[in-house]
Amino acid sequence: MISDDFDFDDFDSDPAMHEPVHSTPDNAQTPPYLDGLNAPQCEAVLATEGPVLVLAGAGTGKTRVLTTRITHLLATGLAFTGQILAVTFTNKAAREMQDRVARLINRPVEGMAIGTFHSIAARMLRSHAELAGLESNFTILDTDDQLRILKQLVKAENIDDKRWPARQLGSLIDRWKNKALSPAKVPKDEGFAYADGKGIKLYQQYQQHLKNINAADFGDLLLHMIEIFQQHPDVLARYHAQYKYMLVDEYQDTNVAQYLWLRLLAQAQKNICCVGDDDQSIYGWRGAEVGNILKFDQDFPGAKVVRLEQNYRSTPHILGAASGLIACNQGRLGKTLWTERTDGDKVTIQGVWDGKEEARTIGEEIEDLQRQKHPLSEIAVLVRAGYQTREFEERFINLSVPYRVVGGPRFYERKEIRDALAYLRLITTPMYDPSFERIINVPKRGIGPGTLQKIHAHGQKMGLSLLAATRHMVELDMLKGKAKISLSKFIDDYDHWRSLAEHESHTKLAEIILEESGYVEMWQQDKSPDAPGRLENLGELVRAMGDFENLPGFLEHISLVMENQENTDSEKVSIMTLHAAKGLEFDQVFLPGWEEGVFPSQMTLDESGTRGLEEERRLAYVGITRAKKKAHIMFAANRQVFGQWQTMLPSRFIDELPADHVEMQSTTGVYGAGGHRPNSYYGGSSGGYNHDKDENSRDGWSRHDRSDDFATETFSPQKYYRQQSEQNSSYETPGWNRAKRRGHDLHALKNKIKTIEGKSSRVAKAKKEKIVSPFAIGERVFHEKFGYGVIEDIEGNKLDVNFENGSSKKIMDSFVKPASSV
DNA sequence: AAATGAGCAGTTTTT
DNA sequence: CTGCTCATTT
Repeated sequence: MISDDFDFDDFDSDPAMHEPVHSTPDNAQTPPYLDGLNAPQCEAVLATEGPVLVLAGAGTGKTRVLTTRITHLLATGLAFTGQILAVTFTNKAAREMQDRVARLINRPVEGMAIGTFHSIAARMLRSHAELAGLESNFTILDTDDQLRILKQLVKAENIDDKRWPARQLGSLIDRWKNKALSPAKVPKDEGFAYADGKGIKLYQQYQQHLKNINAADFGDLLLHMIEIFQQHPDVLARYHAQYKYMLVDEYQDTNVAQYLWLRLLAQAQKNICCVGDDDQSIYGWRGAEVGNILKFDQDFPGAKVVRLEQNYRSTPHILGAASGLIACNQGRLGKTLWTERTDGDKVTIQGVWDGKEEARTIGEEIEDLQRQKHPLSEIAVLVRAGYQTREFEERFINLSVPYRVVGGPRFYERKEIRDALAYLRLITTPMYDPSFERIINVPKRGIGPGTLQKIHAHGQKMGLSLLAATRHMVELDMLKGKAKISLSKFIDDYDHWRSLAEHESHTKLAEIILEESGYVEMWQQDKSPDAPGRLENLGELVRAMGDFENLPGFLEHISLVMENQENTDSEKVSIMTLHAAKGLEFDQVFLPGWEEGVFPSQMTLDESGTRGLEEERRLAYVGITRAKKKAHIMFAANRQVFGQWQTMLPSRFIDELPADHVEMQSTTGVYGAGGHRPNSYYGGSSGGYNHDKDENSRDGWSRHDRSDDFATETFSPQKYYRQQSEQNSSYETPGWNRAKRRGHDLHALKNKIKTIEGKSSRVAKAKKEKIVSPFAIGERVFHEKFGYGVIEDIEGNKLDVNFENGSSKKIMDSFVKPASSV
């Protein structure tokens, strides 16, 4: 990392250029990397010295500012690659930053600390592990193993784990770690939040246990480093000397521990540039402190604040709708997004009868877009919660609209991968008890809770790990029956694998272990539809291992960095949660489920009150601002939630959208009528929200309300239903009141749906009649979601399949393949 | 120790 | 309606 490591060819390397750069960006000698940046962006790039907060609204080019800033630091010689520390939250963001800097400087980025909080902290901790009572090859614990340990500790303390679930203790400890509270620092009274005051003691035991097995959980990576920095100024000083410039992405999502870690690192040079948007802080429930960004200038005195407000992503209506909505939040730093664009449609709001119709409507609109040759990769359906993806998946399968659900379980979180990794980890780290516990009876070896308890007890007594205790017990012949035989075989196998590890490659070793342990066979015997997929994943795991030098290297990667290899290349509609959508953008964004209780989520409201509501509103803001061309908001009058029909009220967020920027789309067939619900499900709940009352008291809209001007008339869902009911008096009973006595109107509803479906399937049939299916009646087929089944009937390219899981379904033939080919 | 059945709770989750 | 835990059976 010497200065000529950097390619200056693209820039005027004359030192004289530095001055003009700082004073007049528009000067003729402006370096090329500043081309196309607007004034505030330039300002953010050029303000290299001292603390800087860049308030970057959605779509205002914050990544561009970050990457250009790095380029600028390098180009001007203010820093070498090794002197820059750039922190992100996700590996994806880190990778993107790295790639874009590489493109700007025309060469690969080497030796720069670009990474997530956790990966950078982990690297630091490995260099100073002994100061935290660990060895440098410590294992990074994941939530699963964490829970396993906690359960054990809770049991050892004779705590009723029904009344006090280990899970709860886990989240309590997480919360403490997020606030950088080591056991000694936890306020005494907070310990009573678990098992009448045993919380702190268990936290202490947990930390001790982690040291014993040479492990650290995610929270520890930062917590240990903070303590090391505080207790060993010499260590901190070394980092001060190394990192002259720091950059932080998504600052609004930092928790207290991350904030302290950053502040410790930045306190000498003070050249820290944080980029974020308080309006997009949506991880409060995970410990993120919006306060960090709100009080930045107090924490970093003399901080320069730059606002990026010119939006390059969305149309004026989308921005107008989003801005109006977010303006309802208190305590914002405040930004006014604007755009040079003048084109675009209003944000549409559409009320539908129920979730089925919602999915159907979105499906139809997507088919329309598809016919207009609109790329499917530019379409997204964004939902509040994971379970909402199902209705869309089912609909899209039927329409044969290709889709992808983004953000499901991550690769390394899958059961089969975790199991395989546990076997491997036990080879590299024999004392790692969580892995032992995980796999000792997978596949079944006849080791039940009873035997495991004995092993635990013996290990406790002798101060041995579970594996060592087992070995000891086998050697001393302390076991009997099935347990004796299978445990002694397990130890023999284990020793065999350990010896293989000496000379075999790690991939070969993995194959042998998975085979000889009977693990692969276990899934081969399994006849559930996802078993073949799991075997595939195991193959993929072994393949991925090949990219690494050795087993420890691979295991480090997997616990910190490994993620789903998404095939973004394929033309598919994306379905994902609003959280997962942050940072992404699409031409067309569908936002279903805007109903009280769903969005904003009732649980958040009950748990976090106004603070929770504001975070939900930010989530809505994030959702709308994902759209480049068009945002479609939808709400249903009725929804089946946990198998029960529930009557729904449109989300208050719909009321909060400025009327100038939204358009109410009327549905074919009008459902519902202007019902006020004196005892609504949500209105009556504790800490709940009374929609009707608020409707009267809130003035959120009045700034738009001009009743003499129809064009700017406020949209009100209540009003909408009232109007609709006047036009359609045949729908005598308000939809929701009737549905409340659930079940009875289901008939009508089903008929209604049938008619619509009948209509659309006739259309579909007419279109597709000529297509001859490659399948035959009676043929056995395989479907990714439903498993194996036999074809009962064929209609064009639609198959009636009777699946072996008991269900019969109409399926497009493109979604199944012959069972013989699986 | 495994295989069944009743009972119950159920947002978001970058590391 | 699910999917998980717990208690009961074999």
